[in-house]
Amino acid sequence: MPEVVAPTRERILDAALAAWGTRGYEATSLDALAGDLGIAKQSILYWFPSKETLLDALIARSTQELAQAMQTALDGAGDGWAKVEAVVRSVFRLAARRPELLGLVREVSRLGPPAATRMTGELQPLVRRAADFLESEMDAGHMRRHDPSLLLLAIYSTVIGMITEVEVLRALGEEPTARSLARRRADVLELLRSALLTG
Amino acid sequence: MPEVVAPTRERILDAALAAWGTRGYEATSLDALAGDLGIAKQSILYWFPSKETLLDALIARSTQELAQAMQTALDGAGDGWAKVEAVVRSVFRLAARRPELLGLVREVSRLGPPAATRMTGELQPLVRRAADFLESEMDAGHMRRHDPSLLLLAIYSTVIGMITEVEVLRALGEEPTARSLARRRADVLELLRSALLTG
DNA sequence: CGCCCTGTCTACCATTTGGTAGGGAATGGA
DNA sequence: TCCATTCCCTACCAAATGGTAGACAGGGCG
Repeated sequence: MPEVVAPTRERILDAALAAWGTRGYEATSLDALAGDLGIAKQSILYWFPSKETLLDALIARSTQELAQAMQTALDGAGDGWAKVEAVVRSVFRLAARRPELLGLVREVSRLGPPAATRMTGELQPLVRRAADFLESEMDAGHMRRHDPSLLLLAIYSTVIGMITEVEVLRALGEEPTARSLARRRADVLELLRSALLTG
Repeated sequence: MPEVVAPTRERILDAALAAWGTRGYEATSLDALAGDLGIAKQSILYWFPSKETLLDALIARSTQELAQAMQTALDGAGDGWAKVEAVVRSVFRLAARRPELLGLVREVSRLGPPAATRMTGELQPLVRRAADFLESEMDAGHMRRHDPSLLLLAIYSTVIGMITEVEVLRALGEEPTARSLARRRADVLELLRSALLTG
């Protein structure tokens, strides 16, 4: 079994994800990134001509990873509430495996255009599909009627918040551990369940 | 009636709120702030010895404004669900009047310590009170049982998200207008209602 | 060997950043 | 009138930032 070392390009993306997903984009310089990696800044600029290019590439890779996880969950067995639960669970699983990824989503949405536009653009099909699904469930009378878009925004906000709002969590006396993440997931699911399901 | 011009110090705080609440803290330099105000950067540094000092002062002022609005709502008439609704409405009212204020809250919580600690610290009593209230409602059987802290985090995330997630909103085909804000408020309330209330 | 291509580095650079030093106009009180 | 205080300014500065230019090492290949 060959000892495979992650190639430089991937390592740079990993470091950028870790740094930007937590400290933030503007707050982390290319020099700092290079320092983390133990390479020269120029090596970063060799693979990615500019900081923004690196961000673009990172968004592309991360979005794909996120989309794939949700897609798999959406495709999988189950319908109605089971499907919602599967998707939420897949996001939390991703958050457990790669905590910075959801942080990056939050960060990019904050950065605004053009970065945010790129991200939302790539997730558009998925969003569309989710909205259609919710609407059909409402039509079938399985879920309470809501504006599908606003409902999606609410779900998105809650899930992202429960995962990434570290400081607020701390202010509430809850340490953001792996164990706590599981509790938060359970709580989100319970909340969504009572909010969405009829009867 | 005397023509009262806002004193420089307040104008600086206003400009900082507008800029940092939307573009972000690191993304907005003191020079940019001074440019917006049509004054020299040194005038800013005269009133606030450093950028961080300005942030502190802004957090103090904004937190107070937010706390006061919520406090009034909490003190006001009503109990049970009416109280929750009153608080949420007060936050949305604030968001309508000063859109950047909630943006700043989001931004500060992202910045992490020490700024975030300062903000959460000042809101601590309010949070405590809200948690106690929720718990007593649960004890009385008026609301579904949840971990009060996690429930608060969920409510916080949803409300902040519905107000400040401009880019996600756009991705969902919803333009962030005043009219839309009212719809979002109605939706949040409806969601919370079905999520929280028993029976 | 000699050549080229890939990948990393050192050496710079222009601009921007937060911040210092200090000048000068206005005001008001002695 | 003189002085002190308040407030805003121009003139700088050291450090950090994103980015350019180009040298150099190594390997594959004719």
